[in-house]
Amino acid sequence: MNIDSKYNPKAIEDKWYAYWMKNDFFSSSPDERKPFTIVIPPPNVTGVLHMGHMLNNTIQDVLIRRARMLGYNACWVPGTDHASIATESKVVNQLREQGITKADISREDFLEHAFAWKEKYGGIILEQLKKLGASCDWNRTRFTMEPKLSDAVTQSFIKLYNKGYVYKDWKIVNWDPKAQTTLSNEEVIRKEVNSKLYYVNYKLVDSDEFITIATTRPETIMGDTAVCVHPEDERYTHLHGKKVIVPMVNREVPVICDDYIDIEFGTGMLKVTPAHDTNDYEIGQKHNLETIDTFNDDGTISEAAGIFVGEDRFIARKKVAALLEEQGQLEKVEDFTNNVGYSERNPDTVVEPKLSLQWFVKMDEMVKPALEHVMNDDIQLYPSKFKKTYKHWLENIREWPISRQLWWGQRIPAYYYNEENDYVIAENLESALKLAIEKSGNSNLTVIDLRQDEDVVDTWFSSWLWPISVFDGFGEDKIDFNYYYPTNVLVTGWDIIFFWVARMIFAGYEFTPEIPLVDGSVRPFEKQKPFKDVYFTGMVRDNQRRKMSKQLGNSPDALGLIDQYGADSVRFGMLSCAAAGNDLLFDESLLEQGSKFSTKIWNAFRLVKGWEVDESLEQPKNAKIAIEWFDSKLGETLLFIEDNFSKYRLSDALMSTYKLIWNDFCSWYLESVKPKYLKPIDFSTLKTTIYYFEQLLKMLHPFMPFVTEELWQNIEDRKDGETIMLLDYPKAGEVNKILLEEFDYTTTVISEIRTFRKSKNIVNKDTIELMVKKNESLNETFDTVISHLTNLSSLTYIENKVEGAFSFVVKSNEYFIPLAGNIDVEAEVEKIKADLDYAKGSLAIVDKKLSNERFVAGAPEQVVAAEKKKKADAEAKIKVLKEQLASLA
RNA sequence: GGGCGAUUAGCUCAGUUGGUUCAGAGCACCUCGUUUACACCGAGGGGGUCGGGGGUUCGAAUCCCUCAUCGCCCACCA
Repeated sequence: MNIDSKYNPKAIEDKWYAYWMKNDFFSSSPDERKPFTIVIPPPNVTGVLHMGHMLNNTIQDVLIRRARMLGYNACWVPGTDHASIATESKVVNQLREQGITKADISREDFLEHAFAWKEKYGGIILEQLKKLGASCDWNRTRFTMEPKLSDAVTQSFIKLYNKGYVYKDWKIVNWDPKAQTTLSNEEVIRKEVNSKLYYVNYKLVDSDEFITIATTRPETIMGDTAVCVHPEDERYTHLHGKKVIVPMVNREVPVICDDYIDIEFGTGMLKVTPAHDTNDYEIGQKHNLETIDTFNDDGTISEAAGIFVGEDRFIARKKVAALLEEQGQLEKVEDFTNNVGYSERNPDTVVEPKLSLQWFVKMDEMVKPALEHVMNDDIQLYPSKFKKTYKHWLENIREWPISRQLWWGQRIPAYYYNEENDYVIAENLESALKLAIEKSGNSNLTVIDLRQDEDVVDTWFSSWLWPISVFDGFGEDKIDFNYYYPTNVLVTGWDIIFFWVARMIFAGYEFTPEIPLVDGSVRPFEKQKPFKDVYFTGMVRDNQRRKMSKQLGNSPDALGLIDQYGADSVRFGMLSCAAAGNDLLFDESLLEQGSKFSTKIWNAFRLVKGWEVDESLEQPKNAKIAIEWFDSKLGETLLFIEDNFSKYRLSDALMSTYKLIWNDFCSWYLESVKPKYLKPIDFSTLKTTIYYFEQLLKMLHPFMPFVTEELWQNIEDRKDGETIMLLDYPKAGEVNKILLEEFDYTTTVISEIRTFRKSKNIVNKDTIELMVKKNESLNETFDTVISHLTNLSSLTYIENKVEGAFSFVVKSNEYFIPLAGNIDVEAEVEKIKADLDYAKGSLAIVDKKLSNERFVAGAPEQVVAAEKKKKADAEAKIKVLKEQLASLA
């Protein structure tokens, strides 16, 4: 047997992935088994694998592989999201490099470019997931903008419109002047910035008096249509009913009163610009003010402003300030900190509140079941602290602006049929025409008269259907949908709880009640939800707790890591620092730990593989008892791991497996059964050891699929088409707790002997004698293990103390190792005294408790009994130690 | 401004209904060791008054109050 002592993942991982694919092990179709379903959070179609994806998909793969081994029909649906705004801006940038702007080309031409881009770069990320070992059913790969999924979007839009949930209205919306589209509140990132508060003087009409108003946005002055004070602000009572002159543009506007005003802020006066601020708009509505939109869509000053036309808003701000200063109307400028909204997709772009005609979805009804079924744990969030966040958001939800002024996405199915922009909502042109004729009464209408709305819907208005639409829930054939839906678990980052998770829950309760079950019966509540559990992963940060970002350059190259360490090690590293819901501090040293672990198992394999078997040999006692013990240890760990999985504590489950393999199996079990150098092993022990090895590989397989497949394939002869990934996951046998305790006792004895050997520089080659004065019961069967692991020449039981021997006490049993030379009496006395002090200390604590009447009366029986046992143990030990001291004196 | 959460060993974190097993794990660190699967290893070891203070209780890392520090989310104060 000549195997390299290091494990090399490179050569192995691609081989086994190809093998799994060739054998179609990942694919799933409905059958009589119970399904276990996960839909991937679809990454952006043009995205590339980053650390977050690796974490996320490793977790999903662990869950799906384990479910598959537990006998479920495991189905993990992959796919990509068209990511409307993100992809469109990438395409726009690409076109710009070719000297083309969106305005130069038609919608059709643009989409052609966009699809070409998608063909070229789309789905790269899915190939990268394969490197990670993801066992997705690739035959089911979906794309949010493919025809069927787009149909689902249209259908859902129509349903909501017919229900009165979707409507079109003028509102102040968040406007991204760079992408030139509306954004939802969730797409606006608020950041605290240092800005200035400008105090501007407004002259009163027919008076020389000036009033001073504080504003952070002087560039909107040209759109002012009123000045507002608090009705009870006595400073300004004299202004009621007066008019003031807007600086620079010299427009006369009224002074109005509204209790919205905060008297304390600034000068207690507000300039009202209804077109450019949500509150101002509301005040404007209330007081019938004129609305003057002084901005163009790209954030420059519009004709309506009269001055600084065409200037960028931030340049205009400076110029306005300068002009006011020049005109003596700038009282002062103060430093000021406020929150400014930035576009999530264009992080350098300040979002502009803008009055605009947009499509909205009413949320108040949809929220109800979604709130109820999360609060009562029909849908369980892990960790559960997100329930509160979720509740808070749902209770304060507002309408959802869904129209986007983009081309890449599903177009809004509204068709205008006259000059007044009256419209119908329909799934296609044909039915739109029918509806339009019906609605208008004009039978002369033709398709040429119909104009479809130019806007597309928010990306999330398609991805909220994902768990339904990937199984064609809106299609004709409901077999897959009814088999796989609801899915079992959603694994995603907590940052998209509102964008996506909550909205999928809305969609589940909104759209699936109308989809009957296979037998035609009505879908019950518990089958409406999109998933049973939601596992929120944390954000991946660097080891200084900073977010991974391109600017900082602290985001490692994901594929580079896989290349360098192997997918198994990367998976190990990601998982071992990933407690659910906690942000994780990524550290490359964890990947090294993963590599070391692979190598450790690899070497255990080399050991077992290298044993020569002698079938005539009887099984030695040390092996026999070690096997009995390991059986219980394995069972105990399996139960623990099962519990970990049930709570999505994957890093704990991995750590338990790690310790079981490294400490229990390698350090204790293998060392206990290992034959002496160059000696053969008996057949029974070898078989059992291989059996345990396989059990361990199976347990580890969901975490580290490649190395486990490689070793499983090689530990015994396998046929083509066999795989570890479809074997049954190990089941816990009976756990013998007493045996486990006895083994712990044994390891304590062994440690004592090892310490002794070390202190006396007695190498393991040289045998030593051990004598035991048994003062309380112990399992003597384990003596063979002690003897095997510490190389004893003899282990004998004695009645009396051995004079002049090295000694130690475990529980109250006394162990002696006779020495040829002199023992260091002083050192022995010191050691015993230390032990004695410790034992006396614990006795004192126990005594104090037991002498407390209220403790004895109040504590549960088993707690008192345990204390009594501790007392007896301590007393026994003290007695023994005292005797030892006496014998040394 | 509203809400949520955290503070346990050098680091990252467990610690479920207060009580055998409660002060733990992994890594890091220190000492010794290349002997026969593995130096990507083995054996052994040190290290925390559980953020501070108060309270409830026979008993508190755990429950309550309070203070401090830190983080996050939401929000239209110009």
